[in-house]
Amino acid sequence: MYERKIPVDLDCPLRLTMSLIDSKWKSCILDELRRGPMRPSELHRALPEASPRVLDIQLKELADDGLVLKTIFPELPPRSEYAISPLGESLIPIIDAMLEWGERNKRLFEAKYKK
Amino acid sequence: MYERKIPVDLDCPLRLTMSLIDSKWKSCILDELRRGPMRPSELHRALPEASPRVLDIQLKELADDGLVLKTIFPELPPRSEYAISPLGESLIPIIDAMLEWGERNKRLFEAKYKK
DNA sequence: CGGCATACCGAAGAAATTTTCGGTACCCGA
DNA sequence: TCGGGTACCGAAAATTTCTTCGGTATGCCG
Repeated sequence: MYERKIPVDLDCPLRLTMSLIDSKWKSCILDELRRGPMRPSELHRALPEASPRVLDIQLKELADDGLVLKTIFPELPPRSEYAISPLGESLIPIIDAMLEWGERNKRLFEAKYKK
Repeated sequence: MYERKIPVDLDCPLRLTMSLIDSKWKSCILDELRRGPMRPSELHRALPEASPRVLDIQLKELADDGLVLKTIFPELPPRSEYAISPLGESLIPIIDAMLEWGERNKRLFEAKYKK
């Protein structure tokens, strides 16, 4: 079982929030799930640059942190689904603000990091 | 000279924004500088948990990315000052949203990650 | 002079994160 | 039976980030 190495920073509200979403793909996972529940395999297809393993791990952490809800259907072959929770929903304005900021300013960084 | 290993992700506006602030202390640095320009030594005292070296490096990256402005005073002993730039200012609403979210929800995680 | 301060940088190692590869178990279709 | 799919996990390797330590240079104060 994987253990979260750096637990959330409870003393600083900013770092607490960051620690929940600052790994490589968590914000993207939340951005995908906002449009509706998804199965792990759908998520892997939606974010093909991420290794499936890290999506598994980060989905589990998101679920442990209560930002995402996991439903297991007792079927064969196995099926499960991840949906954004109300707590996760409350992060959407932050995700949106970052999306808008990136959209507004990407030209600046295209010039800087071109190629 | 240190090179940024993972350049910003230009294709995804969300990851572009994240890549500018998701290192361990960058959001905290911006949160400090919003209240006015600071000298490196002041920042080290304001964020004593961060190693001075990583503050140096992240300040430099923030400056390279245009989020922070550096002023060197041609004095001896040397003096320099870092101030948030207009582009950095435009990230403040995101920082604020994360601060508020963390403040609102920290009780949830105090219970979960207590001790 | 010795100790402390300023600012900054390089390099080595530690630590954390992510990737890659392998495995479990089951089902379906060719 | 073989190849593909589902979901999930462990372990090792690779990568990235952070820390620690040392160094440059200068000046002030006792």
